[in-house]
Amino acid sequence: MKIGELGGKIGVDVETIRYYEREGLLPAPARSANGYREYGPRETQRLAFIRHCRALDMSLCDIKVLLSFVESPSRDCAHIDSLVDDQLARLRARLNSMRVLEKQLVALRLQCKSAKPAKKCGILSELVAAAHGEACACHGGLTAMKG
Amino acid sequence: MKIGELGGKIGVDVETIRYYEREGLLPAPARSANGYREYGPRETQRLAFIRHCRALDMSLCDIKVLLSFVESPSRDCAHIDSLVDDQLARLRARLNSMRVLEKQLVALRLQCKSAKPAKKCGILSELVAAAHGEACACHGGLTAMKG
DNA sequence: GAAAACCCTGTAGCGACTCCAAGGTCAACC
DNA sequence: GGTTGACCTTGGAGTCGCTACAGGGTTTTC
Repeated sequence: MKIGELGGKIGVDVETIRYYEREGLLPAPARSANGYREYGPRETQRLAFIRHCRALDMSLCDIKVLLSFVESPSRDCAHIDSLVDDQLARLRARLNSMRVLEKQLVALRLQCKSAKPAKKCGILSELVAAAHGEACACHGGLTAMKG
Repeated sequence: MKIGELGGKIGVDVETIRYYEREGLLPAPARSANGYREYGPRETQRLAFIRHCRALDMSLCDIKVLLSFVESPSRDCAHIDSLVDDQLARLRARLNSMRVLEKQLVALRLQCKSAKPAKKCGILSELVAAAHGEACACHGGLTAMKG
């Protein structure tokens, strides 16, 4: 199988496959006489594994660790568990801060309802006021006071 | 005010301040006789504005646009509104995909409860099975079947 | 036999920093 | 007056996970 066929099969750009090889996630494959990369089912499976992990937003570094466990299945898996735990913790932390951010942006957005000159734009004045150190709709205080 | 003092005041790394200058978000400041950058209240305020926008996760590119509106306050602010709208839309899209991801990771995590050899680790076997194209706990099907 | 589609290597770009090297300047202390 | 240490300067490289070339070779298709 040539690289394009592999890419089509798994749904990965050929550039990405070559990138994974450079980064050591995929071993250097056999080459046919013309120098083209040749892939078999083993590589296909490994690439699918990588993509599945990426779909779970794991870092290439973490995926390397997981691949090393696939290769030595007798090692204790506690590290795998904590790797998933860590990722879940990171994800949840980001989720929380993004939820806060959403509220802040909504509050900011409510400051301007129609097109007007920028000097009268509630959004812009909010942002400028915040830069002056005042309380702002997005980062606290002002909505309550205004309400 | 020297760069370190400005950084301490606003809570920004000096490298970041110099980076903003290179990127054109902060104008090149005056220099004292020894070549050190000299900052006054105007620059302080502008930096605070930038950081407030960054705290709302706006891109430097969007912040540049906002700064241009601060400088010409008679321009129509519709662009500002749509900029905030777009950002809110992007944020919400990311939030949704992260919520899905969280569920997937939780499902995956439940596959392994205790340390054991990697070949018996439910997480790893899930990931490998998914690479084989089977249904997986994280990406659908398996939990229902296993339940 | 010519064009299109594929393959190769190597390098540069993205965004928003962050870190480092190699050097200049300044205030304080012995 | 010398030295330490904290600050400042410039320039360049590294982060992450790709993505997009440029400039060439090969294979397939019409």
